[in-house]
Amino acid sequence: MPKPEVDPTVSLELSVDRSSPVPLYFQLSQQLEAAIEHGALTPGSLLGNEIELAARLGLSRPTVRQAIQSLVDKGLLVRRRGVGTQVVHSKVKRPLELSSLYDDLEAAGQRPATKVLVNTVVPATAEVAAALGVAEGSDVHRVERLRLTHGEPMAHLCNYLPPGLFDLDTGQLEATGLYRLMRAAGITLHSARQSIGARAATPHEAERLGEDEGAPLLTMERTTFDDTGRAVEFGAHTYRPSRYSFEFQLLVRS
Amino acid sequence: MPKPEVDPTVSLELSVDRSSPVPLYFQLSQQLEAAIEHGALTPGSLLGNEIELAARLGLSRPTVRQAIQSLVDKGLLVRRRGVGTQVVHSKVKRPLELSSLYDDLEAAGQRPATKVLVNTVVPATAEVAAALGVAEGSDVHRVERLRLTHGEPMAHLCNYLPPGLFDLDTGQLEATGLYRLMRAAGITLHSARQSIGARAATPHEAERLGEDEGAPLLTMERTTFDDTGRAVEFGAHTYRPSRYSFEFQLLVRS
DNA sequence: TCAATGCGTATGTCCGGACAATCGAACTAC
DNA sequence: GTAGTTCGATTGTCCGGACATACGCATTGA
Repeated sequence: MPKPEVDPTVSLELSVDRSSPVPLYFQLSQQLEAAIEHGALTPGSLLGNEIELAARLGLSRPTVRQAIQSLVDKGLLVRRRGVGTQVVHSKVKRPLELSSLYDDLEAAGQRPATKVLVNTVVPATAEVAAALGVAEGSDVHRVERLRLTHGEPMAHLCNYLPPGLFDLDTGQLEATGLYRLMRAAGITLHSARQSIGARAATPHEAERLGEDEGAPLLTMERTTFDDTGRAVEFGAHTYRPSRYSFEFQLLVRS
Repeated sequence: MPKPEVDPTVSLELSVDRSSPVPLYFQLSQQLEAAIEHGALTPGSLLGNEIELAARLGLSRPTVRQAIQSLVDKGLLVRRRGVGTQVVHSKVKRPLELSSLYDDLEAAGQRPATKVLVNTVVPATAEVAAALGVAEGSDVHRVERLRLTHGEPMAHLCNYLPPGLFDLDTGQLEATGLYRLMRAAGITLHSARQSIGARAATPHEAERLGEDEGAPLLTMERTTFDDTGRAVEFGAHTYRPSRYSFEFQLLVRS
């Protein structure tokens, strides 16, 4: 019977460029990640001990450890005391990034289209004010968009943004995603609080998305924060469940 | 006008116990986290430079850095070169753990009840076999449960487990959650691949959950892996959206 | 008055070493 | 043959130092 085999240590071509401004540990972690992605490092294979690896690359052990640790954090590797470091068996894709719908679709080769329905400034409702941390009734941007794939509506996106962050050009909003615009404006996204639920479509929503009244819709509310902790966006989205679902990888924090 | 203020450096009482088997960096990170949670470290306040902090605690700088880094990874702190380390403004709760429904509910003070509907061994369907990485038609455990809060059904949980992992006692399944049983059996959970969607309830599902036929349901499919990469569980769950939604915090990986 | 420059400060990266804790397997004793 | 023990291998933790890099602010110059 095929007993649970432990793949042998794999040695592959690794090298670092000390003249590069890219940190050495980062060069190494990228090469290792590429090797895993590419299949040179097969699931279950041992990585060889850190000390020898460091010696082979002309690096110190802390540097090698930093590279390996970053991949452990990503869920690609597992370390075991007394055993070694091995590649995780499962087909881990990505451990859930804060991704935009636009990027998701583009990565899936869907070439999404966007139609801006509303792009105005409105007084903040109590809910929006609480989410963005501004005074109730103060001005906030309101953007409503319809996201389409293959000419069919897929999601309705309603977003609120605090004023003065950057200018919301309708043309740019139709050409790319909101997150990409924010990043381009020098905003570094940090974290987001999300809530995913479901409910029946109202007549208005049904018509907007091309569904029947009462049809199930997937809903998502999200408040996004930048690296200073400011709320930079609050969104209430509805998705057609026949055309979209949330997929992601979770990691147990150890 | 109140310009964006930078809170002054806060110094607080920190100490480490060198005789404890708990790693020093972990002692420090826990104390810092407690101080943030407790409010002793207010959002925006600076943490003081690492070198002085290390000297004050009698630790080396790498150890202090390791403690701080773990909190940065959790999203509680932000480091800035030339500036310092400061507490994040936003009310970050927790960055999305791989949590069980049972634990979620218990944490919310709901005192969940579970009714085991099915607990048998069945041949694996193609879908289940693919998810668990076993041969199609081979034996797998099948557990169907109804989760109730306040006497009302809230979710229907259908799970498949590879054989021989641990024994599935119906009584224990009703007393606690599946994840807790797995952990108790010495299985260390590592990651999970999840998909969240929505659909209309079939007549059978509707009756089971006390909803109307065609009512929207929140669906979740999840394959969980242990630290060796083995799939240890595959589940297909349906939730009543009026009683449950998925809430979590995301972090941008930098 | 305003922009460019320089400096101090803090984190980012990297080194080389030391000892402890843990796992697995070979070995030994019963 | 089986159970307990020892031992090598490997990661975990920690130290002390060194230099690079980027940010904010004060100074300087136009």
